[in-house]
Amino acid sequence: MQQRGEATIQDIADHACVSKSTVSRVLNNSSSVNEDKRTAVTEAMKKLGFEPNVVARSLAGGRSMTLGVLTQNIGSPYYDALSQGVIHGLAGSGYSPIFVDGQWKQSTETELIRTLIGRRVDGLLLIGGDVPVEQLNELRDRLPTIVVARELVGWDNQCIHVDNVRAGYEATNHLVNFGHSRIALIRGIKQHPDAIQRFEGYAKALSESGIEFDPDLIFQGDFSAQSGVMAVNSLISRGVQFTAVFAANDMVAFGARLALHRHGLRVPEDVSLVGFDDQAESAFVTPPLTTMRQPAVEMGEAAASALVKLIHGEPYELPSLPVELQRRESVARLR
Amino acid sequence: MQQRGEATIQDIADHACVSKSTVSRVLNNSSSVNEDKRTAVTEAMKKLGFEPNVVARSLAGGRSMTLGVLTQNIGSPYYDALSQGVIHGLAGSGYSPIFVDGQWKQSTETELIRTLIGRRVDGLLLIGGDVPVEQLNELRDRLPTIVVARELVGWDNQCIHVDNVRAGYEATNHLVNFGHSRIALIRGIKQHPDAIQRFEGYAKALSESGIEFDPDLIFQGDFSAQSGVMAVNSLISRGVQFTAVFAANDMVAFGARLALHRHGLRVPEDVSLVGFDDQAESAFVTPPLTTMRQPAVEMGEAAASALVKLIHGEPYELPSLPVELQRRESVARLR
DNA sequence: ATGTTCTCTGAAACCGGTTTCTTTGCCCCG
DNA sequence: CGGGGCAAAGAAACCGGTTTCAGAGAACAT
Repeated sequence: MQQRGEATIQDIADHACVSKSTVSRVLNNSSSVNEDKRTAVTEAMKKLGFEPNVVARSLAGGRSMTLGVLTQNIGSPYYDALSQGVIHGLAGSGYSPIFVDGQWKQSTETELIRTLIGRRVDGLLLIGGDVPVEQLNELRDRLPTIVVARELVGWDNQCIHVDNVRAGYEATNHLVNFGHSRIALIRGIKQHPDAIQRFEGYAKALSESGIEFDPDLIFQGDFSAQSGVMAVNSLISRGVQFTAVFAANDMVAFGARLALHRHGLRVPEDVSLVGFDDQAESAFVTPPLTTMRQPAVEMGEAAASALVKLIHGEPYELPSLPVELQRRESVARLR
Repeated sequence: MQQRGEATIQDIADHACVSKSTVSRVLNNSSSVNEDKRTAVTEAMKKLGFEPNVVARSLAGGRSMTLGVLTQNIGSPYYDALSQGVIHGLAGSGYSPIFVDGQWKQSTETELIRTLIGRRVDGLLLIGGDVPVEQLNELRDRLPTIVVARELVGWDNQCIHVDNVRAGYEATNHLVNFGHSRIALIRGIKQHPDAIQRFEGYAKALSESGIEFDPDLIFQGDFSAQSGVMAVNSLISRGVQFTAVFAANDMVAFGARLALHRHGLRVPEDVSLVGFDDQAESAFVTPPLTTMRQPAVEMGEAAASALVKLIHGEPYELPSLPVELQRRESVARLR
């Protein structure tokens, strides 16, 4: 532990009888230094418990060793998993992330990006969000930027996301393969691209199977558990027939499952249920939830380490991560 | 959006035909400046899209407007809720948190604290953790520090935590009041103070009610859902009789509930279950989980805003937040 | 009219590093 | 033995702000 009034590079220099420059050189291994001076400096550093001042370093060196991470909803399982991935992907890299919460409000996001720039972050990781592409295009020219969980045309190599229409398609197909045709869909936030794409996948699967699309089966939710219960309540009170539910995410599925339970409907015997995300709890609810597993942690990790490489000008590759059906026990074959 | 090669204070000065000093003065409102110069500067700033360089500011001003937050397990509902609170508590304060993940490893924690100091954070928020008090005492003299979710003697005003023995006591009592006497306890990580204290509360409640303590009912878990299922499996395979389970946290409770289900035991008809934390999912599982609600978000918020005040030398008060029994449907009266 | 105080402002030092520029001293080669 | 080349290290400039210090006027008191 160090105190305020830390040792500075000058103190080390004095102690080791060399100049600041030399200390800086051994610190960064930037050019050759005689062995004896090097050890003298190293010893002095050890002795004084020297910890370089990152702030000064940032100012002088032009890099802050700080990355801005704009996320959308800290506290929700999905974004938290992504953030966790980012932190792990950054561990040991020397970079520290600064998280800010955009809350899907474009004006907030823009403002936060500005303050991140004011902090002279060396790179930007944008998770989801609503910032218009043109703005991002500008941004990208100035600052290494990687966008996560959002599809952006022309950003192929700086954008990592998942195929949501395909995922929606597969989830729906799974249900169809089990004999279901009356599949209720609880949508996520209306304008949310993920929600829209999953819906597309749903519609596509239905039409490919020759099942007629029925708007009565669609409920507009908001990714919350509460919207899951409302959806089921609405479905039932409206007398809509359904044998399966495809929920916008696992939280919604939990809500739906509870509402079903309240109405005396069993999962999966009476109604099958599939979620989206595969959050940690989903494997342990009763019955364990069949869901589309999103590799959120992996995505965060991949994005973070890619960003570091992008900053360093090293080549990198963004893996294309699959959304995979995680079969558990909330789906049953329709009798 | 700004570009690299941002406008600097000097650019503004040139533009407004004043000196750097004056610009700095209007920026900080630090001393009186003539109205005309002030507007000239303001206009120049607007025109050039000036965003002060926080890094330079930090170096010169000695404050980095950055707070170090040492948490223990990013990705777990409890710590995430605390972090969320911290972020909200800091919103608009001008301070940005830097989160690091100590993972309950003391050596890691110490190292991370060092790097935070290297970043010249203006204050430290330690959430849980294992760093020995003596080290913290030293730390506190150098840096405004607040400890969250950990009880520390002599830290009364810089330490916000919850009464875990009382919470354990109340949870157990709730079960006892419902007629239970064979109450299994699934403990958290062995050395974890929270786990120890909750256990104390459990033991106290039992002894006060004249119920004999039975070590067979205790299972050593680790706060994971998996440990919940292992606990129940172990209990049942060992033929231990029990009518209620008190789980270390909600995740553990979910695991336990699943295992119970696998064994054909109903909750709450056959076995009552109480959890701890009240994470978001708990209200929506079936049956909704009775649990001890920890005000994690509130704690994070309170700690964050207290830290800011502490840094500014303003008076503040750390609220004492209660852990409250959240009655739902996983507990039934023993017939 | 002169001295004093106060307000406003610019110059310059400073924060703690990095980096460029120079200088010094050594080695090698013709 | 003298000159070219190179490695090592110090001096100084710089990053973009804040803050101290000092000076210029203006207002005020005597």
